[in-house]
Amino acid sequence: MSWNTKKAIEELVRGKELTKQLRDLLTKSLTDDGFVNSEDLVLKICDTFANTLSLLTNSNTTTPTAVPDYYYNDDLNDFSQKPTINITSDGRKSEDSGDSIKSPPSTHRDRRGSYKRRKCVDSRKKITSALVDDGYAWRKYGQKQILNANHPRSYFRCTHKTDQGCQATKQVQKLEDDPPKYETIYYGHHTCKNMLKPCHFMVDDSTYNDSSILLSFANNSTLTNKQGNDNPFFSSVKQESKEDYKQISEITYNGSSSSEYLLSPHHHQLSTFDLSSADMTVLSPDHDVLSDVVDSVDLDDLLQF
DNA sequence: GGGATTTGACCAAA
DNA sequence: TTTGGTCAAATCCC
Repeated sequence: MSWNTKKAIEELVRGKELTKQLRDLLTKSLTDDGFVNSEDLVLKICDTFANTLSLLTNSNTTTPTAVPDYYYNDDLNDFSQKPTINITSDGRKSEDSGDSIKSPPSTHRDRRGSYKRRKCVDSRKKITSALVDDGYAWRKYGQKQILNANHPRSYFRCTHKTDQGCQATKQVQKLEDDPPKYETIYYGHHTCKNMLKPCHFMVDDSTYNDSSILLSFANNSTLTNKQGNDNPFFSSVKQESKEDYKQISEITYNGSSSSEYLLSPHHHQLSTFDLSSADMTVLSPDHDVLSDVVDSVDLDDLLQF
């Protein structure tokens, strides 16, 4: 068993425990403290699954030092004090190591990092007819004319790469002029606090009410609402036919196609993201809450699970 | 002045 | 050797 596989298992175990804690939180009467804790737990859970995906997609990496210890530290309460993340999807030397904070003068070109070409890593491809704001702050770090391409490819990284060590990147390339067609490929996962955006609806004071939101991973693990009852809405919406959903975009996830579905306007209670290996279902009987979700959550954010 | 963008150079995979 | 991905100085913009 490779080192990454072992660590992936550790991450999954940790995610399981955190999910249990979140479940317990949601089944209790929430206090103000409860909101803070649940938000923290959601952040940890998102982080855990993102880490696991990174580890599994780099299972051939055998360099233990590629992942800092804090990833496996139970005390993750203060994300602002995390050191910059050195986990890399392509094995490239991190630019955020301590000695690279002060950039060497241009005359010391031998001290530049090694720029390994991206191999098979966690990626999601989107084809859109326009450049759309995906809700994250990106910083352009390069542009390149690609062979047999009519337009240059632009390279973006998360704005929070330096301050939070977020390793998410994306490439945008215009494929056609008329009609305009853009291909966006996302690499890695956001570990910055921006990733709270899609999850925030679950714990936000203004939207959290008795109508709990259910998260369903795969088929048989569901959360109950905070009264401890199985939500009858869940069973009812599970019977909705796929024809009621509006497919909003075609996504390629690590090379295999999967579809995302949103409910048609008269069924705002359900949003299902059907991935290749597991279903993630976000449920809410609260129309307004999920409307906010649909409006504010970028699909790619949810794919981070 | 600080953050974002541009662009040529650098580097390694193919 | 070619090509794609990234770096980092120069430049732009608010």
